[in-house]
Amino acid sequence: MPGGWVAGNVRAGFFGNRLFMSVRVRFAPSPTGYLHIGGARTALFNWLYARHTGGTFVLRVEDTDDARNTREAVDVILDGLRWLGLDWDEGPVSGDAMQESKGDRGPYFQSQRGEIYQRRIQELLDKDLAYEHEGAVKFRMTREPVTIPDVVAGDVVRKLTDREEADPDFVIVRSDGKPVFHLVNVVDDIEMDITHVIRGEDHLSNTSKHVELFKAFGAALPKFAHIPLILNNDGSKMSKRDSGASMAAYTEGGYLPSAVVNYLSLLGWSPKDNTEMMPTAELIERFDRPGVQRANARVDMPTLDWLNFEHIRALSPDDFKSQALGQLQAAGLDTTGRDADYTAAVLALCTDKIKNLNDVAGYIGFFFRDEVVLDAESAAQALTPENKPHLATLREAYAGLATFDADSLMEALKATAAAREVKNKVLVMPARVACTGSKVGPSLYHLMEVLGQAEVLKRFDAALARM
RNA sequence: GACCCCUUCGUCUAGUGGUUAGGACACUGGCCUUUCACGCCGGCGACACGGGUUCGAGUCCCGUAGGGGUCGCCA
Repeated sequence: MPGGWVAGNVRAGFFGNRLFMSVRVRFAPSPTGYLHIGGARTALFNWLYARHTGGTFVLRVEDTDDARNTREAVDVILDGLRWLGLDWDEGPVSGDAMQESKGDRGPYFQSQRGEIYQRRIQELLDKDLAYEHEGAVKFRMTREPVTIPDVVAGDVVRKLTDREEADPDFVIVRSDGKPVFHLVNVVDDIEMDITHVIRGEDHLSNTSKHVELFKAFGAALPKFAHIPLILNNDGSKMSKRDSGASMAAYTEGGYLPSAVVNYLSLLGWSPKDNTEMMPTAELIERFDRPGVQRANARVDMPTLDWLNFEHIRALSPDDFKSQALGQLQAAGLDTTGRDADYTAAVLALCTDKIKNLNDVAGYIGFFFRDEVVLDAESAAQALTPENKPHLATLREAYAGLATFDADSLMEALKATAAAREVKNKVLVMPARVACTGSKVGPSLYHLMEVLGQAEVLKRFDAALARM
């Protein structure tokens, strides 16, 4: 039996011919115009759990606040989930609420579920569990402490706060007729047969309201799993503006989706055996409730950077190639005119060296430019008048080379340095800067081999001309 | 103000009464490399505090402090 959250699922009992009802989890974001990293992590945990158990992952859009809910805002969320690779089994196919969704428990936009809510509200009114008050509808909330069974936090006994003590009942329908979050959330979870509610701990306290609502509808409780929150690196709460709060920081930060998924999975969950780097398939295999943490976690970009490096180097040659080529094209560099061997040789030089996709163009861009773009500091240091005669001699030595491979290039450089009675370094740096424009880059001899004799001499000449 | 959750190196964490408290990232010393990295070998570095319980507590209990969350006709 996989999955610690499955055991003891009471809902299964309602379906006589089935021992267990399969897991149904959902991610229910409100379209605000951006995807918060905490929301992405909640989606990930739900998705991992669904995939781990062979269950169903539902995406439901909580767009009851039509003032700020737009198609574009929904698309931001859908795009973010798609980028991460979190596919949903039921839910919207686009940000358009009018378009037909996939799945048979729809609609999956709350803005389209008005009739369902009406029916449920009437049910509560009829049972006298709710009543009208100043145009709104309020729910008769219990005055007693409510026990919230949570598979992560244990049984949480939630007492009323002093304010709630004064007026325990809460609004479920506003005076403008719109049902509120607590109501629609519970109704949808019932209607969509959600078995496990996995969400951020910011919802824990309010779950007492939900528990009472489930009871009022005579529905069995889903398993609640409140997962810890993600905070800023300094421990303060994360808001929109904080760096790393938005998914955009990751999609545009040169990260591989699998690295971000891996990183997010480790924020609030642990495989318990010190494994850090895990492909998504392994995450699905291993993700389970017992590893879920109870304490909040903080974002830490260096760890993500390291995981990103590990995921990049784990890429197959073909996958690395398509990623690298994509980066070069995004940087405006034309790689289509080059022959395949040249490109392959270039990419071979940076395998295991690229830590961030955004570094690709800077690292090997010079292979695809006709004019070397000089880094000012590197040029000032290496392309000096004193180095000019050295580089000129090296140029002649290279011009006379019959075989232009890394070994020959190294030997020739050493011989030239010896003849001129200078250290190899004195020739290495000017040569490197002449060829690449920068002090750092791939192995000098190998890079020159790939560039080819004619191109190297051309670049030497260009450098010599400005020394 | 009330209520709820949390507390092991800087960060993510392992740890379920007896451990020299382990790992990863970060930082740092060295080796390798005539660039930058990688890699390898070291180092630094934690049980928030105070009481209990126990032969024995990071592990159990209580309190304090700190952090986070919630208490809305937002979600």
